[in-house]
Amino acid sequence: MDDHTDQTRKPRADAVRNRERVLEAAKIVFSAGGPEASLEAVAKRAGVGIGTLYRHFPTREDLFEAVYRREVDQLSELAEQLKNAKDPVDALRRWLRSGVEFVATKKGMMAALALAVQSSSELAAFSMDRLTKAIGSLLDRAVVAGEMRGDVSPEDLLRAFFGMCYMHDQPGWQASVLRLLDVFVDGLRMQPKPGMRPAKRTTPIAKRKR
Amino acid sequence: MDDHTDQTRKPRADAVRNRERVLEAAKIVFSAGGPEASLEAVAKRAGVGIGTLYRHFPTREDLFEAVYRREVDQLSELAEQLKNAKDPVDALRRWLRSGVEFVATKKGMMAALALAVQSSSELAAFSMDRLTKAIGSLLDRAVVAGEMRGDVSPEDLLRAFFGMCYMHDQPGWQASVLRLLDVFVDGLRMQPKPGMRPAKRTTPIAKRKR
Amino acid sequence: MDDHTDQTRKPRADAVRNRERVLEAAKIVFSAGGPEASLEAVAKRAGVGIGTLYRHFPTREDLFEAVYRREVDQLSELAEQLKNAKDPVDALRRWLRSGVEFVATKKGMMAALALAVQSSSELAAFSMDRLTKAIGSLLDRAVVAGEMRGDVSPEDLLRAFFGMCYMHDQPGWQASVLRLLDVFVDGLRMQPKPGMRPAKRTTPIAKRKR
Amino acid sequence: MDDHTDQTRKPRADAVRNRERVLEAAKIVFSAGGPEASLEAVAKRAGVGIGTLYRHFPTREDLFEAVYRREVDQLSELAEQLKNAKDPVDALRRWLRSGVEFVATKKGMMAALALAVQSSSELAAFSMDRLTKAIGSLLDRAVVAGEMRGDVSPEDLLRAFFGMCYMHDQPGWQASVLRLLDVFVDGLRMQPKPGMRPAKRTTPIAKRKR
DNA sequence: GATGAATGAGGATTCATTCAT
DNA sequence: AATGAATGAATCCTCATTCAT
Repeated sequence: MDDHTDQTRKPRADAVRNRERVLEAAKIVFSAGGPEASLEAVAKRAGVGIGTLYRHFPTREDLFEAVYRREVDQLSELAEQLKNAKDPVDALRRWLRSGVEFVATKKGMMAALALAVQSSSELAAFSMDRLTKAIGSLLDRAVVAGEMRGDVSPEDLLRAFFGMCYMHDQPGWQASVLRLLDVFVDGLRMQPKPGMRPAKRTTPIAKRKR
Repeated sequence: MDDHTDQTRKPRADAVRNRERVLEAAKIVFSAGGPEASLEAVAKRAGVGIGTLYRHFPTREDLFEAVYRREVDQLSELAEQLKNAKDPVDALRRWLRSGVEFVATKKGMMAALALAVQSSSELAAFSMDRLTKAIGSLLDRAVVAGEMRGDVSPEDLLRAFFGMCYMHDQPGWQASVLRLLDVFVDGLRMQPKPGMRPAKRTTPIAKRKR
Repeated sequence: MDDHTDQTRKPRADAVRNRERVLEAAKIVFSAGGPEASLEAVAKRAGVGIGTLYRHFPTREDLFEAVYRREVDQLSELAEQLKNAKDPVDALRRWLRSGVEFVATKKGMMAALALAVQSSSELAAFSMDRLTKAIGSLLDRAVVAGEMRGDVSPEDLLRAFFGMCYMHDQPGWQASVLRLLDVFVDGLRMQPKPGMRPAKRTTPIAKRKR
Repeated sequence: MDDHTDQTRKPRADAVRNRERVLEAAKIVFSAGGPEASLEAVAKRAGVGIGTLYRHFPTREDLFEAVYRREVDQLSELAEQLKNAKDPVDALRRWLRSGVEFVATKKGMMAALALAVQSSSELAAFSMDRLTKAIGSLLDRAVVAGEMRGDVSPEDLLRAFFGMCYMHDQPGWQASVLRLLDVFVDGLRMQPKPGMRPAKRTTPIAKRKR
């Protein structure tokens, strides 16, 4: 009504900087202290006042989500790069393995991600969507090529992956997870098995949704 | 010392009852609110004073552990009953499936358990030991029978199982986990696969320990 | 009304023993933790139930007083023994020095005593009375013999003594207090001093009370 | 760093006011209830939220120390003013008497101070240092002038003073302490006494330290 | 916009005291 | 008489959140 005729003014330089600082600090603090960590601690580490933190992220969820998205982004981009690999099964395997490494370098962030997935459905929706698309394209290629059973959705796959990584605190978890992923990918490979119902695609690719 | 001939007096009836009540309440409250839930809430639900709760379980960990053990016990006993099944692979599959159901009825308890496993090493040691033995005997039978690859330890298996179940909040998780377990058990089955290193037992059963 | 025709039955043997135990424990616990120490801790150290403690000493004051009296008793008896010494000034000096040693071996009890003196007037009355009489007889002899100024009451003297001992925690307190007592006794000795009002007895011995 | 040129922003007016209020309230509450008094009570009397109290004084010790220092400061300044008096013995006597009045107006604070001196060594160090210097300069002048014995350190003197004041609750304590101080200062005065070792300075002033 | 002070609800924990066994 | 379980009031302390500057 006054002089704010346009919705989005050019944001002040320090505002942008502060936002960035808070995000960076939040990642570290959440990683160390879990998603219940004190927001005051985040502000302190970011070198801004608590009020500033609240201005940028009015709720804890808001902050959490912002941090979360960055992590998800990186995992998604990983998939993009593998999309063009020759062997689709191998591409999938490599994505999963890279994911393990990713988690290994992020440590505590994993718990935060996992909890986030559980709690905020909006947040879960976004991330699941993003990651689902990423992994889905890898998975589909393998299924279409007849190399993998089709009754496992990208969501399933993500769940399995996150789950296995969840125990990342115990010594030797990384080797363990790599072993487990091997087993899992083996299980996914299309093959005749004596005494087992043929792994027919129960949910046709075309019908899968969201 | 004269009149204290026995170390442990017969515990008072109400004490026993209260202890039981608190445990029951704790299971429910922790299931709903996670492991950070208010102890006051536990006491209230148990219908005892907060002081009584503290008398029986001086620290949150003590209470937690007590609740936890019961859950682990039930899972272990499940394995005992399956030990004598004919088909070892099937027995394992059934234990895993029963486990899913078990988790399904416990809801939030899972998160609590998972967190507990991460933090308290003593607790983790106990439960891992207990469950490892339970699942290990099932696993070994299958490996010895030549039906499963031997490079996956009981610990790995537990990790995978817990991990998959960890995402138990999302809609449809149960079906998803059952699918994933199928895939997983398939991956475990001994079979020749084209282009894959034969799944030789890398760690002989006899050598596996702890 | 029934078979309790006499007021004081012979107390049960274990009751006596327990009472004694509690007193002993209380002395230790109060010494260490001050007069606010937990009664439960006292009971535990005494090896009796908290209920037993309460039966013998219904209030904290009751227990405190009982402990306190024993200490006071010992200090009083010390004075008795010095009553017959030749040199009255020396006798007083020796009582004070012995008192220092007494405090030195009791450590934290001193704080308890001091606090007790401040708070409970009944308790203070008893102990002041007892100690006042003890030290008073020593003091009076010196005054009557014309060796000490008469304007300092036994109460004053006690106050000074307790006060000086109060700082018993600091390193070297004992030597310090002995020095101070020397100075004090010197100040008490009757002597002409230039520029000072002659130390006439302001409160005649006969008139002093309580 | 650009806009944070000065380390310490001008403190907010209300913050200063609140801090002051809390200190004032603490002095009163500690005086009445001793050093264990409820912090909540302090906050209530100060008319601020408990959180505010904690912001200014994160621990009970912090608050205690702040209150404590003010008291010590006043006593020290008292000594400063007496430094230039003609008669050094009289100056000392006057400081001690003023000290009594000071304590008289503070009531229970004394107990708090005394307890504080015992416990926190840092606090004790500061106050002892401050007061020792104050009283030491008075004492030294008298010793140098040959009017007082030199074997009593400022620390001793403080101990005696505090100690005597410690019993400040009993009726008539003030008159009593004044009498005792008289006796004490008399004892300190250099004079030949029959049958006593001459009060030679055992620890030369120059050698005394800390 | 940034800051950090103020607030108070919430939850942990301890003990004095009572009472059932 | 002795015991120790039960109780809850009292207090500590931490944050999330709001607001004055």
